[in-house]
Amino acid sequence: MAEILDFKRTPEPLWREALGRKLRETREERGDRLVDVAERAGISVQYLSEIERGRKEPSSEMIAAVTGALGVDLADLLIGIAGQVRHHHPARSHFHTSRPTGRPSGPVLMAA
Amino acid sequence: MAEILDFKRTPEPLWREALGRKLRETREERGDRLVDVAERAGISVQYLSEIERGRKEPSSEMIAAVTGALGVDLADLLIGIAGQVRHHHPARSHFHTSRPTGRPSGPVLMAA
DNA sequence: GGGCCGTTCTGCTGGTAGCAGAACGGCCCT
DNA sequence: AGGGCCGTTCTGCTACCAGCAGAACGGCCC
Repeated sequence: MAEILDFKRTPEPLWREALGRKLRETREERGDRLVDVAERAGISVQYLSEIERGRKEPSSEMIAAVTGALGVDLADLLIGIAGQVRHHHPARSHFHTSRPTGRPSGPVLMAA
Repeated sequence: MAEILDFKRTPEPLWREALGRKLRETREERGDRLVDVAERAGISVQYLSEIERGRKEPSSEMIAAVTGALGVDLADLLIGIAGQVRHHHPARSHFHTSRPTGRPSGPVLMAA
């Protein structure tokens, strides 16, 4: 699926792209080569390359293996990615983009 | 019968599990039903249910569709997930688990 | 009882994750 | 020039799972 879309402009970067960018940044900060991380994570080097460039969609187990090989935990990684995404994303987040098709659907819980 | 292989334990929650938890929380805070979000996102109800329970691995496009239907952006979602993961995670950021196989790998670049 | 609603389970199929193997271009050596 | 390194990108190939339709389940109201 998803091949007939000619110009699917993504309003914000896709998850796999932001993830890959951050993984590469982390690896390069450590001074590691692709083969180093790939071996430690137990995956192939060409596949790690594709992950880092956002071309393939890694499973959760893959993400855990790579982050483990990089010595970071999931929470740190997510915060780092969020920072990158925000920066890419000049739109102010405090305009509630909510209510996409306006369906409050009954009892609107008041969230804290 | 699957008791022998209990050593599969993941030290920290998997990405898909943390993601699903946060998506369900966000939906419930909005007071939406599964069918509401699924229709807006253009996916099946059963599948959204599976995503929220962390049983299936959604693609980046799926994540974008669901977050769009929930009216949140990726950065906010990631930060929320990071908070949940951290909470689950009894502060073991002391010892850097880094250097898993201790391989500075030849010419040690000096990272900035 | 029966009907409605929300969630979860049971298949099924097309797509793709993930690998091996190799070739390629760029870069730094000598 | 040649030869290692390093990252990328081809061509496959197989096993697995995303994603769906259909229905069952359990609750609640009639």
